[in-house]
Amino acid sequence: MARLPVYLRALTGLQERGVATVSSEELAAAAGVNSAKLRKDLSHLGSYGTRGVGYEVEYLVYQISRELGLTQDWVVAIIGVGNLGRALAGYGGFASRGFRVAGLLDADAAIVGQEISGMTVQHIDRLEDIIAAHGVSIAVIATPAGAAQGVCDRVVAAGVTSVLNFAPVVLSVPDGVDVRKVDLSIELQILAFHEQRKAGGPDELAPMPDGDSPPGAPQYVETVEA
Amino acid sequence: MARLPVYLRALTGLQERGVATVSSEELAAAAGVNSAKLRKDLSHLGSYGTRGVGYEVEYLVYQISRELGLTQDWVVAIIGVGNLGRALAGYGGFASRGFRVAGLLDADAAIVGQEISGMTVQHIDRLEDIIAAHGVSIAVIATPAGAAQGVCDRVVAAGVTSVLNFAPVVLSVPDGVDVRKVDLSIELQILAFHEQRKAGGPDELAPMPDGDSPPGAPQYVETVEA
DNA sequence: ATGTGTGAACTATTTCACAGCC
DNA sequence: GGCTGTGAAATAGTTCACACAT
Repeated sequence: MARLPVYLRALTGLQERGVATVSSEELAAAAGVNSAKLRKDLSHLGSYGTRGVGYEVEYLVYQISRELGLTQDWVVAIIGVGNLGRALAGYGGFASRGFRVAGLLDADAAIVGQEISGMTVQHIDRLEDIIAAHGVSIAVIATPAGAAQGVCDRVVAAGVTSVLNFAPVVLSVPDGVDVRKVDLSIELQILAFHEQRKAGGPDELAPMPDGDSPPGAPQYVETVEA
Repeated sequence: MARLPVYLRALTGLQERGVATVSSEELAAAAGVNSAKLRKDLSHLGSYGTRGVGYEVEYLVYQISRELGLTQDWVVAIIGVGNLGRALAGYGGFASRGFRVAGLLDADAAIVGQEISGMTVQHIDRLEDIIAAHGVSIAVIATPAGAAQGVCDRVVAAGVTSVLNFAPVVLSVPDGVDVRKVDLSIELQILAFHEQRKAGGPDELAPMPDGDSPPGAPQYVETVEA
Protein backbone atom coordinates (compact mmCIF):
# COMPACT_ATOMS: atom_id res chain seq x y z
CA MET A 1 0.00 0.00 0.00
CA ALA A 2 1.25 3.43 -1.00
CA ARG A 3 0.58 4.95 2.43
CA LEU A 4 2.99 2.78 4.40
CA PRO A 5 5.96 5.06 3.71
CA VAL A 6 3.96 7.97 5.10
CA TYR A 7 3.18 6.06 8.26
CA LEU A 8 6.80 5.07 8.54
CA ARG A 9 7.85 8.70 8.27
CA ALA A 10 5.39 9.71 10.99
CA LEU A 11 6.56 6.85 13.21
CA THR A 12 10.24 7.66 12.91
CA GLY A 13 9.33 11.24 13.82
CA LEU A 14 7.62 9.99 16.97
CA GLN A 15 10.53 7.67 17.69
CA GLU A 16 12.94 10.60 17.60
CA ARG A 17 10.79 12.41 20.10
CA GLY A 18 10.99 9.37 22.35
CA VAL A 19 7.34 8.33 22.07
CA ALA A 20 6.99 4.61 22.83
CA THR A 21 3.32 4.05 22.05
CA VAL A 22 0.71 5.63 19.77
CA SER A 23 -2.98 5.22 19.26
CA SER A 24 -4.38 4.95 15.74
CA GLU A 25 -5.94 8.35 16.30
CA GLU A 26 -2.62 10.06 17.07
CA LEU A 27 -0.67 8.33 14.33
CA ALA A 28 -3.40 9.03 11.80
CA ALA A 29 -3.28 12.72 12.67
CA ALA A 30 0.50 12.78 12.27
CA ALA A 31 0.27 11.04 8.90
CA GLY A 32 -2.64 13.15 7.67
CA VAL A 33 -5.22 10.38 7.27
CA ASN A 34 -8.31 9.17 9.10
CA SER A 35 -7.91 6.69 11.92
CA ALA A 36 -10.18 3.96 10.55
CA LYS A 37 -8.17 3.90 7.35
CA LEU A 38 -4.94 3.65 9.28
CA ARG A 39 -6.20 0.72 11.34
CA LYS A 40 -7.42 -1.07 8.22
CA ASP A 41 -4.07 -0.57 6.54
CA LEU A 42 -2.11 -1.80 9.52
CA SER A 43 -4.37 -4.77 10.12
CA HIS A 44 -3.46 -5.82 6.59
CA LEU A 45 0.09 -6.46 7.78
CA GLY A 46 -0.99 -8.43 10.82
CA SER A 47 -2.14 -7.72 14.35
CA TYR A 48 0.57 -5.44 15.61
CA GLY A 49 -1.47 -3.31 18.00
CA THR A 50 -2.72 -3.87 21.51
CA ARG A 51 -6.40 -3.22 22.23
CA GLY A 52 -6.95 -0.56 24.79
CA VAL A 53 -3.36 0.65 24.41
CA GLY A 54 -2.26 1.33 20.84
CA TYR A 55 0.78 0.45 18.81
CA GLU A 56 4.32 0.12 20.05
CA VAL A 57 6.26 2.59 17.90
CA GLU A 58 9.51 0.71 17.53
CA TYR A 59 7.91 -2.62 16.75
CA LEU A 60 5.64 -1.06 14.16
CA VAL A 61 8.58 0.75 12.54
CA TYR A 62 10.29 -2.59 12.13
CA GLN A 63 7.22 -4.36 10.77
CA ILE A 64 6.52 -1.64 8.21
CA SER A 65 10.18 -1.48 7.20
CA ARG A 66 10.14 -5.19 6.66
CA GLU A 67 6.92 -5.07 4.65
CA LEU A 68 8.41 -2.34 2.47
CA GLY A 69 11.62 -4.26 1.96
CA LEU A 70 13.74 -1.67 3.76
CA THR A 71 15.50 -4.23 5.94
CA GLN A 72 17.66 -4.98 2.95
CA ASP A 73 19.70 -2.47 0.96
CA TRP A 74 18.67 -1.38 -2.52
CA VAL A 75 21.23 -0.24 -5.02
CA VAL A 76 20.28 2.68 -7.24
CA ALA A 77 21.91 4.45 -10.18
CA ILE A 78 21.12 8.04 -11.09
CA ILE A 79 21.19 8.72 -14.80
CA GLY A 80 21.33 12.34 -15.89
CA VAL A 81 23.34 14.72 -13.72
CA GLY A 82 21.74 18.06 -14.51
CA ASN A 83 20.29 20.27 -11.80
CA LEU A 84 17.83 17.64 -10.76
CA GLY A 85 20.27 14.73 -10.83
CA ARG A 86 22.59 16.77 -8.64
CA ALA A 87 19.79 17.46 -6.17
CA LEU A 88 18.97 13.76 -6.06
CA ALA A 89 22.61 12.80 -5.57
CA GLY A 90 22.77 15.07 -2.54
CA TYR A 91 19.43 14.00 -1.14
CA GLY A 92 19.93 12.65 2.36
CA GLY A 93 16.73 10.66 2.32
CA PHE A 94 18.27 8.07 0.00
CA ALA A 95 21.17 6.88 2.07
CA SER A 96 19.24 7.07 5.31
CA ARG A 97 16.55 4.61 4.23
CA GLY A 98 18.49 1.75 2.78
CA PHE A 99 19.07 3.14 -0.70
CA ARG A 100 22.69 3.14 -1.81
CA VAL A 101 23.65 5.22 -4.83
CA ALA A 102 26.08 3.11 -6.84
CA GLY A 103 26.65 5.52 -9.70
CA LEU A 104 25.97 8.89 -11.29
CA LEU A 105 25.97 8.78 -15.07
CA ASP A 106 25.71 11.41 -17.77
CA ALA A 107 26.28 11.70 -21.50
CA ASP A 108 27.81 15.19 -21.35
CA ALA A 109 31.61 15.17 -21.50
CA ALA A 110 31.70 18.42 -19.54
CA ILE A 111 29.97 16.75 -16.60
CA VAL A 112 31.65 13.32 -16.70
CA GLY A 113 34.52 13.25 -14.23
CA GLN A 114 33.06 15.92 -11.96
CA GLU A 115 32.83 15.10 -8.30
CA ILE A 116 29.25 15.41 -6.97
CA SER A 117 28.36 14.61 -3.37
CA GLY A 118 31.48 12.51 -3.06
CA MET A 119 30.96 10.52 -6.25
CA THR A 120 32.62 10.85 -9.63
CA VAL A 121 30.23 11.16 -12.55
CA GLN A 122 30.67 8.29 -15.01
CA HIS A 123 30.03 8.27 -18.74
CA ILE A 124 26.74 6.76 -19.82
CA ASP A 125 28.67 4.22 -21.88
CA ARG A 126 29.51 2.47 -18.63
CA LEU A 127 25.81 2.03 -17.77
CA GLU A 128 25.66 -1.72 -18.30
CA ASP A 129 29.00 -2.29 -16.50
CA ILE A 130 27.88 -0.39 -13.46
CA ILE A 131 24.48 -2.04 -13.27
CA ALA A 132 26.06 -5.47 -13.42
CA ALA A 133 29.00 -4.72 -11.13
CA HIS A 134 26.96 -3.17 -8.33
CA GLY A 135 23.76 -5.14 -8.73
CA VAL A 136 21.66 -2.04 -9.38
CA SER A 137 17.97 -2.83 -9.11
CA ILE A 138 16.48 0.66 -9.26
CA ALA A 139 17.33 3.25 -11.91
CA VAL A 140 16.53 6.92 -11.38
CA ILE A 141 16.10 8.68 -14.72
CA ALA A 142 16.72 12.42 -14.53
CA THR A 143 17.66 12.99 -18.17
CA PRO A 144 15.99 15.37 -20.64
CA ALA A 145 12.71 14.04 -22.04
CA GLY A 146 14.22 13.05 -25.36
CA ALA A 147 16.82 10.74 -23.86
CA ALA A 148 14.62 9.05 -21.28
CA GLN A 149 13.10 6.21 -23.32
CA GLY A 150 16.49 5.21 -24.72
CA VAL A 151 18.06 5.14 -21.28
CA CYS A 152 15.08 3.24 -19.94
CA ASP A 153 15.40 0.58 -22.65
CA ARG A 154 19.06 0.16 -21.79
CA VAL A 155 18.62 -0.18 -18.05
CA VAL A 156 15.78 -2.66 -18.55
CA ALA A 157 17.89 -4.69 -20.99
CA ALA A 158 20.62 -4.71 -18.35
CA GLY A 159 18.25 -6.25 -15.83
CA VAL A 160 16.81 -3.34 -13.85
CA THR A 161 13.17 -3.93 -12.93
CA SER A 162 12.24 -0.67 -11.18
CA VAL A 163 12.50 2.81 -12.62
CA LEU A 164 11.85 6.18 -11.01
CA ASN A 165 11.25 8.60 -13.86
CA PHE A 166 11.63 12.37 -13.53
CA ALA A 167 11.59 13.04 -17.27
CA PRO A 168 8.28 14.38 -18.56
CA VAL A 169 7.40 11.42 -20.80
CA VAL A 170 5.42 8.24 -20.37
CA LEU A 171 7.99 5.44 -20.51
CA SER A 172 7.00 2.16 -22.07
CA VAL A 173 8.45 -0.93 -20.48
CA PRO A 174 7.84 -4.68 -20.69
CA ASP A 175 5.60 -6.43 -18.17
CA GLY A 176 7.30 -7.06 -14.89
CA VAL A 177 9.08 -3.71 -14.84
CA ASP A 178 7.68 -1.03 -12.52
CA VAL A 179 7.85 2.63 -13.37
CA ARG A 180 6.96 5.49 -11.06
CA LYS A 181 6.83 9.00 -12.39
CA VAL A 182 7.44 12.30 -10.63
CA ASP A 183 6.45 15.29 -12.68
CA LEU A 184 6.90 18.71 -11.15
CA SER A 185 4.86 20.56 -13.70
CA ILE A 186 1.92 18.17 -13.31
CA GLU A 187 1.86 18.88 -9.59
CA LEU A 188 1.76 22.60 -10.27
CA GLN A 189 -0.98 22.18 -12.84
CA ILE A 190 -3.12 20.33 -10.32
CA LEU A 191 -2.64 23.18 -7.85
CA ALA A 192 -3.50 25.71 -10.53
CA PHE A 193 -6.69 23.82 -11.22
CA HIS A 194 -7.84 24.03 -7.62
CA GLU A 195 -6.65 27.61 -7.34
CA GLN A 196 -8.79 28.52 -10.31
CA ARG A 197 -11.82 26.86 -8.76
CA LYS A 198 -11.39 28.93 -5.60
CA ALA A 199 -11.01 32.20 -7.46
CA GLY A 200 -13.97 31.55 -9.72
CA GLY A 201 -16.28 30.52 -6.90
CA PRO A 202 -18.72 27.62 -7.24
CA ASP A 203 -19.93 28.49 -10.75
CA GLU A 204 -18.36 26.23 -13.24
CA LEU A 205 -17.16 27.04 -16.69
CA ALA A 206 -19.28 29.93 -17.77
CA PRO A 207 -17.50 33.13 -16.77
CA MET A 208 -14.47 33.10 -19.07
CA PRO A 209 -14.25 35.94 -21.56
CA ASP A 210 -13.78 33.78 -24.65
CA GLY A 211 -15.06 30.52 -23.31
CA ASP A 212 -16.00 28.41 -26.28
CA SER A 213 -14.15 29.70 -29.30
CA PRO A 214 -14.05 27.15 -32.12
CA PRO A 215 -10.99 25.16 -33.13
CA GLY A 216 -8.64 27.15 -35.28
CA ALA A 217 -5.53 29.28 -35.42
CA PRO A 218 -4.24 30.31 -31.99
CA GLN A 219 -1.47 28.49 -30.15
CA TYR A 220 -2.56 28.51 -26.53
CA VAL A 221 0.32 26.87 -24.74
CA GLU A 222 3.97 26.96 -25.58
CA THR A 223 5.56 23.62 -26.11
CA VAL A 224 9.08 24.25 -24.88
CA GLU A 225 10.00 21.28 -22.81
CA ALA A 226 11.86 20.97 -19.53
CA MET B 1 -9.25 15.46 -12.37
CA ALA B 2 -5.60 14.64 -11.75
CA ARG B 3 -5.08 13.01 -15.13
CA LEU B 4 -5.78 16.05 -17.27
CA PRO B 5 -2.17 17.29 -17.11
CA VAL B 6 -1.02 13.91 -18.40
CA TYR B 7 -3.41 14.10 -21.34
CA LEU B 8 -2.27 17.63 -22.00
CA ARG B 9 1.35 16.51 -22.07
CA ALA B 10 0.53 13.71 -24.53
CA LEU B 11 -1.47 16.11 -26.69
CA THR B 12 1.26 18.74 -26.93
CA GLY B 13 3.61 15.94 -27.92
CA LEU B 14 1.28 14.98 -30.75
CA GLN B 15 0.85 18.61 -31.68
CA GLU B 16 4.61 19.01 -32.07
CA ARG B 17 4.65 16.05 -34.38
CA GLY B 18 1.98 17.75 -36.47
CA VAL B 19 -0.84 15.31 -35.66
CA ALA B 20 -4.21 17.02 -36.16
CA THR B 21 -6.58 14.35 -34.89
CA VAL B 22 -6.45 11.46 -32.39
CA SER B 23 -8.75 8.66 -31.40
CA SER B 24 -9.32 7.91 -27.74
CA GLU B 25 -7.42 4.68 -28.29
CA GLU B 26 -4.27 6.43 -29.56
CA LEU B 27 -4.33 9.22 -26.99
CA ALA B 28 -4.95 6.76 -24.19
CA ALA B 29 -1.91 4.74 -25.27
CA ALA B 30 0.23 7.88 -25.36
CA ALA B 31 -0.94 8.88 -21.91
CA GLY B 32 -0.63 5.41 -20.44
CA VAL B 33 -4.29 4.82 -19.55
CA ASN B 34 -7.17 2.81 -20.91
CA SER B 35 -9.36 4.32 -23.60
CA ALA B 36 -12.69 4.04 -21.81
CA LYS B 37 -11.28 5.98 -18.88
CA LEU B 38 -9.94 8.65 -21.18
CA ARG B 39 -13.31 9.08 -22.90
CA LYS B 40 -15.10 9.27 -19.57
CA ASP B 41 -12.65 11.90 -18.33
CA LEU B 42 -12.97 14.00 -21.46
CA SER B 43 -16.74 13.71 -21.60
CA HIS B 44 -16.69 15.33 -18.17
CA LEU B 45 -15.43 18.55 -19.76
CA GLY B 46 -18.00 18.52 -22.52
CA SER B 47 -18.46 16.94 -25.92
CA TYR B 48 -15.22 17.80 -27.62
CA GLY B 49 -14.84 14.75 -29.88
CA THR B 50 -16.40 13.76 -33.18
CA ARG B 51 -17.94 10.29 -33.43
CA GLY B 52 -16.31 8.15 -36.05
CA VAL B 53 -13.32 10.50 -36.21
CA GLY B 54 -11.76 11.29 -32.85
CA TYR B 55 -10.58 14.46 -31.15
CA GLU B 56 -9.06 17.48 -32.80
CA VAL B 57 -5.72 17.87 -31.06
CA GLU B 58 -5.46 21.65 -31.00
CA TYR B 59 -9.01 22.22 -29.83
CA LEU B 60 -8.64 19.66 -27.07
CA VAL B 61 -5.34 21.22 -25.94
CA TYR B 62 -7.13 24.51 -25.54
CA GLN B 63 -10.12 23.06 -23.71
CA ILE B 64 -7.96 21.15 -21.25
CA SER B 65 -5.70 24.16 -20.71
CA ARG B 66 -8.75 26.23 -19.96
CA GLU B 67 -10.15 23.64 -17.57
CA LEU B 68 -6.82 23.50 -15.74
CA GLY B 69 -6.59 27.26 -15.52
CA LEU B 70 -3.51 27.47 -17.72
CA THR B 71 -4.88 30.18 -19.93
CA GLN B 72 -3.96 32.56 -17.15
CA ASP B 73 -0.54 33.01 -15.57
CA TRP B 74 0.20 31.77 -12.08
CA VAL B 75 2.86 33.41 -9.98
CA VAL B 76 5.01 31.15 -7.83
CA ALA B 77 7.72 31.71 -5.23
CA ILE B 78 10.36 29.10 -4.45
CA ILE B 79 11.41 29.02 -0.81
CA GLY B 80 14.61 27.19 0.00
CA VAL B 81 17.42 27.38 -2.53
CA GLY B 82 19.39 24.24 -1.79
CA ASN B 83 20.12 21.64 -4.43
CA LEU B 84 16.46 20.99 -4.99
CA GLY B 85 15.40 24.64 -5.04
CA ARG B 86 18.10 25.30 -7.63
CA ALA B 87 16.85 22.43 -9.78
CA LEU B 88 13.33 23.80 -9.55
CA ALA B 89 14.46 27.32 -10.41
CA GLY B 90 16.08 26.01 -13.58
CA TYR B 91 13.21 23.74 -14.51
CA GLY B 92 11.94 24.72 -17.96
CA GLY B 93 8.54 23.15 -17.39
CA PHE B 94 7.52 26.02 -15.13
CA ALA B 95 7.85 28.95 -17.46
CA SER B 96 6.57 27.04 -20.45
CA ARG B 97 3.20 26.23 -18.89
CA GLY B 98 2.09 29.53 -17.51
CA PHE B 99 3.94 29.45 -14.21
CA ARG B 100 6.05 32.52 -13.53
CA VAL B 101 8.67 32.35 -10.78
CA ALA B 102 8.51 35.67 -8.95
CA GLY B 103 11.14 34.98 -6.34
CA LEU B 104 13.74 32.65 -4.90
CA LEU B 105 14.11 32.95 -1.15
CA ASP B 106 16.46 31.46 1.40
CA ALA B 107 17.47 32.01 5.00
CA ASP B 108 21.17 31.30 4.48
CA ALA B 109 23.25 34.47 4.15
CA ALA B 110 25.76 32.60 1.99
CA ILE B 111 23.08 31.92 -0.61
CA VAL B 112 21.17 35.22 -0.50
CA GLY B 113 22.40 37.48 -3.28
CA GLN B 114 23.54 34.64 -5.53
CA GLU B 115 22.27 34.68 -9.08
CA ILE B 116 20.43 31.44 -9.97
CA SER B 117 18.85 30.93 -13.39
CA GLY B 118 18.78 34.67 -13.95
CA MET B 119 17.24 35.53 -10.60
CA THR B 120 18.80 36.94 -7.46
CA VAL B 121 18.11 34.97 -4.29
CA GLN B 122 16.29 37.12 -1.73
CA HIS B 123 16.36 36.86 2.03
CA ILE B 124 13.42 35.02 3.59
CA ASP B 125 12.62 38.19 5.56
CA ARG B 126 11.25 39.64 2.37
CA LEU B 127 8.77 36.78 1.96
CA GLU B 128 5.64 38.79 2.76
CA ASP B 129 6.79 41.74 0.59
CA ILE B 130 7.39 39.55 -2.40
CA ILE B 131 4.12 37.65 -2.08
CA ALA B 132 2.18 40.89 -1.90
CA ALA B 133 4.13 42.75 -4.59
CA HIS B 134 3.98 40.02 -7.21
CA GLY B 135 0.65 38.48 -6.31
CA VAL B 136 2.13 35.07 -5.59
CA SER B 137 -0.60 32.43 -5.37
CA ILE B 138 1.50 29.26 -5.25
CA ALA B 139 4.41 28.69 -2.88
CA VAL B 140 6.95 25.94 -3.53
CA ILE B 141 8.56 24.83 -0.30
CA ALA B 142 11.98 23.24 -0.77
CA THR B 143 13.40 23.94 2.67
CA PRO B 144 14.72 21.40 5.18
CA ALA B 145 11.99 19.52 7.03
CA GLY B 146 12.39 21.53 10.20
CA ALA B 147 11.74 24.87 8.54
CA ALA B 148 8.83 23.83 6.37
CA GLN B 149 5.88 24.29 8.74
CA GLY B 150 7.08 27.75 9.78
CA VAL B 151 7.50 28.86 6.19
CA CYS B 152 4.12 27.37 5.34
CA ASP B 153 2.41 29.30 8.14
CA ARG B 154 3.98 32.52 6.88
CA VAL B 155 3.00 32.07 3.25
CA VAL B 156 -0.54 31.15 4.25
CA ALA B 157 -0.77 34.19 6.52
CA ALA B 158 0.42 36.29 3.58
CA GLY B 159 -2.46 35.04 1.46
CA VAL B 160 -1.09 32.09 -0.49
CA THR B 161 -3.69 29.34 -0.92
CA SER B 162 -1.71 26.64 -2.75
CA VAL B 163 1.49 24.99 -1.58
CA LEU B 164 3.72 22.48 -3.30
CA ASN B 165 5.73 20.81 -0.55
CA PHE B 166 9.01 19.00 -1.16
CA ALA B 167 9.97 18.84 2.50
CA PRO B 168 9.42 15.45 4.10
CA VAL B 169 6.78 16.51 6.62
CA VAL B 170 3.00 16.62 6.64
CA LEU B 171 2.11 20.31 6.65
CA SER B 172 -0.95 21.43 8.50
CA VAL B 173 -2.91 24.26 6.93
CA PRO B 174 -6.31 25.86 7.44
CA ASP B 175 -9.28 24.82 5.33
CA GLY B 176 -9.26 26.35 1.90
CA VAL B 177 -5.52 25.95 1.44
CA ASP B 178 -4.36 23.15 -0.87
CA VAL B 179 -1.13 21.31 -0.26
CA ARG B 180 0.47 18.82 -2.61
CA LYS B 181 3.47 16.84 -1.51
CA VAL B 182 6.32 15.40 -3.54
CA ASP B 183 8.51 13.04 -1.58
CA LEU B 184 11.41 11.42 -3.36
CA SER B 185 12.13 8.85 -0.71
CA ILE B 186 8.49 7.72 -0.61
CA GLU B 187 8.59 7.04 -4.33
CA LEU B 188 11.70 4.92 -3.89
CA GLN B 189 10.16 3.04 -0.99
CA ILE B 190 7.16 2.14 -3.11
CA LEU B 191 9.48 0.80 -5.81
CA ALA B 192 11.44 -1.16 -3.22
CA PHE B 193 8.20 -2.71 -2.02
CA HIS B 194 7.32 -3.98 -5.49
CA GLU B 195 10.89 -5.04 -6.14
CA GLN B 196 10.84 -7.14 -3.01
CA ARG B 197 7.62 -8.82 -4.10
CA LYS B 198 9.18 -9.79 -7.41
CA ALA B 199 12.31 -11.20 -5.81
CA GLY B 200 10.41 -13.14 -3.18
CA GLY B 201 7.94 -14.67 -5.62
CA PRO B 202 4.26 -15.06 -4.75
CA ASP B 203 4.79 -16.31 -1.20
CA GLU B 204 4.07 -13.61 1.24
CA LEU B 205 5.86 -12.87 4.44
CA ALA B 206 7.27 -16.16 5.53
CA PRO B 207 10.76 -16.49 4.04
CA MET B 208 12.61 -13.81 5.94
CA PRO B 209 15.48 -14.97 8.12
CA ASP B 210 14.31 -13.18 11.24
CA GLY B 211 10.67 -12.71 10.42
CA ASP B 212 8.88 -12.03 13.64
CA SER B 213 11.37 -11.00 16.25
CA PRO B 214 9.72 -9.36 19.23
CA PRO B 215 9.88 -5.66 20.03
CA GLY B 216 13.06 -4.69 21.75
CA ALA B 217 16.49 -3.23 21.34
CA PRO B 218 17.59 -2.90 17.71
CA GLN B 219 17.31 0.32 15.75
CA TYR B 220 16.25 -0.78 12.27
CA VAL B 221 16.27 2.40 10.28
CA GLU B 222 18.48 5.40 10.67
CA THR B 223 16.69 8.62 11.22
CA VAL B 224 18.98 11.10 9.51
CA GLU B 225 16.73 13.40 7.61
CA ALA B 226 17.05 14.89 4.15
C1' DA C 1 -12.48 2.71 30.31
C1' DT C 2 -9.91 2.62 26.17
C1' DG C 3 -8.69 1.63 21.60
C1' DT C 4 -7.83 -2.21 18.21
C1' DG C 5 -9.59 -5.28 14.52
C1' DT C 6 -13.11 -6.03 11.30
C1' DG C 7 -17.68 -7.10 9.07
C1' DA C 8 -21.05 -4.32 6.90
C1' DA C 9 -22.64 -0.01 4.54
C1' DC C 10 -21.36 3.35 1.71
C1' DT C 11 -18.88 5.99 -1.84
C1' DA C 12 -15.85 6.52 -5.63
C1' DT C 13 -13.59 4.84 -9.58
C1' DT C 14 -12.88 1.74 -13.39
C1' DT C 15 -14.39 -1.12 -16.97
C1' DC C 16 -17.85 -3.01 -20.02
C1' DA C 17 -20.72 -2.78 -23.81
C1' DC C 18 -23.46 -0.65 -26.95
C1' DA C 19 -26.69 3.06 -28.85
C1' DG C 20 -26.10 6.84 -31.72
C1' DC C 21 -23.64 9.88 -34.77
C1' DC C 22 -20.31 10.80 -38.37
C1' DG D 1 -17.21 1.10 -40.64
C1' DG D 2 -15.33 3.51 -36.97
C1' DC D 3 -15.33 5.94 -32.81
C1' DT D 4 -17.48 8.88 -29.27
C1' DG D 5 -20.46 9.39 -25.24
C1' DT D 6 -22.64 7.13 -21.56
C1' DG D 7 -25.80 4.21 -18.75
C1' DA D 8 -25.16 0.00 -16.23
C1' DA D 9 -22.13 -3.52 -13.99
C1' DA D 10 -18.10 -4.53 -11.68
C1' DT D 11 -14.48 -3.34 -8.76
C1' DA D 12 -11.85 -0.82 -5.40
C1' DG D 13 -11.45 2.06 -1.61
C1' DT D 14 -13.27 4.52 2.51
C1' DT D 15 -15.91 5.17 6.59
C1' DC D 16 -18.99 3.51 10.16
C1' DA D 17 -19.90 1.22 14.25
C1' DC D 18 -19.25 -2.12 17.51
C1' DA D 19 -17.62 -6.72 19.46
C1' DC D 20 -13.86 -7.91 21.97
C1' DA D 21 -9.27 -7.79 24.08
C1' DT D 22 -6.54 -5.51 27.62
